[in-house]
Amino acid sequence: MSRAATTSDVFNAVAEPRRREILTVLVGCERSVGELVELLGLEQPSVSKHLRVLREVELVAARREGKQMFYRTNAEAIKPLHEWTTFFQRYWSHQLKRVKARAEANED
Amino acid sequence: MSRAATTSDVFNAVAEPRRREILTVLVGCERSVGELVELLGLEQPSVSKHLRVLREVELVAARREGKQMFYRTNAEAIKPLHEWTTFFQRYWSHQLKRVKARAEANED
DNA sequence: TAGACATATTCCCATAAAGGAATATATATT
DNA sequence: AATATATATTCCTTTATGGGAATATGTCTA
Repeated sequence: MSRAATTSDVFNAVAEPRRREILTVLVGCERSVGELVELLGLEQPSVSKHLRVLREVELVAARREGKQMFYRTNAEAIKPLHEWTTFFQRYWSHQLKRVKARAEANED
Repeated sequence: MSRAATTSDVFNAVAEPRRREILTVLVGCERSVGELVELLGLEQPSVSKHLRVLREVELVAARREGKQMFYRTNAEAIKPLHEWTTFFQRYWSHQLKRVKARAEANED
């Protein structure tokens, strides 16, 4: 089997650096595809393809205005990712003591 | 060109569900490869390969004890992911008003 | 209706992926 | 040294990927 499809879940969609860049640009700020092409310095088809992936997992939403399509980041969709990482939060840095205690508790 | 290698950055390494599962199991709780094989119901080579990927991006650390290798999650390495998602936090749900204001401010 | 413009899709290519099977390596035990 | 045990690696196959080039679709304007 090959890698899971980028369109199958948010983790996969976000694994691609360009797409992360797009999400960063589009958060709280709608942009047309053309604007993105300029901002990112990518080919237009490339941008459209990334947007498609992002749209399929609902990381962005689109709106048509005449000939143009305006995209914006749907921050909500990033929440699952955030929550997943938050689970690990208590295990890093400024809580070394707790981490240790927990680790020892788990090692039966 | 294809996607960036899973071994090149944390986002990619974490895109694979089994690897996320491994990280969850190994946080605050050291386990041998054999234990992981049992817990996850995967083939041993498969587990070893996933662990290799995780080790290359330092998401896990390893320790040898006799014939066995014990792995544990290095939560620190998840921080970048957490920070990236945190950037979007202010844009979701319970702060709709702020989001709107921000969006309007950005649309010159 | 025929462009012109903005965006989306398709086709092709080289590369990377994950699982399975087989095999290699490392360590302990006899 | 020979064997058993635990883990790692390699080879193979199928599938997904992302970029580039070309083309298709959709929408506006003359």
